Amino acid sequence: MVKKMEKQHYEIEKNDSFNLQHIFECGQCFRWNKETDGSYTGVIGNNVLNIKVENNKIIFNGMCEDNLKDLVTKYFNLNTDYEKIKKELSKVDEYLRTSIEFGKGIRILKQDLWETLISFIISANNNIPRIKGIIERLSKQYGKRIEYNCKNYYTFPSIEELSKASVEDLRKLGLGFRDKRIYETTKLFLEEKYDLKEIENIKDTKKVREILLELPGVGPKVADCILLFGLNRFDVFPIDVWVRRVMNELYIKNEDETKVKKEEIENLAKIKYAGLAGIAQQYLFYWKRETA
DNA sequence: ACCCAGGGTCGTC
DNA sequence: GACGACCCTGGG
Repeated sequence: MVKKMEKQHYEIEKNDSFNLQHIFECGQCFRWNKETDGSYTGVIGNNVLNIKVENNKIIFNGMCEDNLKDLVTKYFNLNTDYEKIKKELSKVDEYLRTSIEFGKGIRILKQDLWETLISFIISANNNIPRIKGIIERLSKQYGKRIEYNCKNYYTFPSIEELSKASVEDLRKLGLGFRDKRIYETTKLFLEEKYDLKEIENIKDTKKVREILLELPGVGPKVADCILLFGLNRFDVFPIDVWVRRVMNELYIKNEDETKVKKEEIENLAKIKYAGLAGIAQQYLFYWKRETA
């Protein structure tokens, strides 16, 4: 068990830029599960949270080590004005207006850098249900247990905790060919060849990206996801099969989407969405995937 | 049963 | 710079 834990409660007013399904099922996170009552339960750091929307309230309950208000304010970026962002992005074109209308309650989370790094290495050539399963098994095996409402939850394993896993252990948990990548990257951080705090403190997004790309299992797409979801660099534009598809269909119209150059999509995103490209990406990704 | 694709990366040419 | 291989699993 972790240090002193207590039940906490916090509420805020409901608003149009906060929808649990939009936030948790737009592909940015893998540790939230929908309950039968429509609420979501998940783990943030050493805290277990349940979140529900009732009447005019967004209600946070949890077994927490950190102050719940501070925790959710940071994690959900509650001080970021999404009404303003959506208004800005709506000016771009009809397509973006449609995707924003579809996923108007999306917010980009500020997730833990280590968890985001490992989770998105796992995401390579993988599908979301399986990614969630792998992370769940990793946490159960190597994370810390937290009991909440008579159920067990497990924190995402720290560097030290994850370093206990051998390549074979990871393979047994279903990591597939990503086993070695996770093992090697974990070792680099354990041996302090890289430092999370140091990376967090680098202002220049390009510089951070270069460092991330040195890590086993981190290519351009994974690096951009880490920059967006772990470091909230909203100007990066992760390009996966779905985003490639939607950008090709909307703007480029190449007969074979796989032939479209990444650079062309990147430039297009930069021109059209500028500093909000990453947020635009989430609206487009969620819209395309859910209506496919 | 079989095939395909999935929030790609890596090694090789 | 392009191309195939790669673990595994849910859905067609």
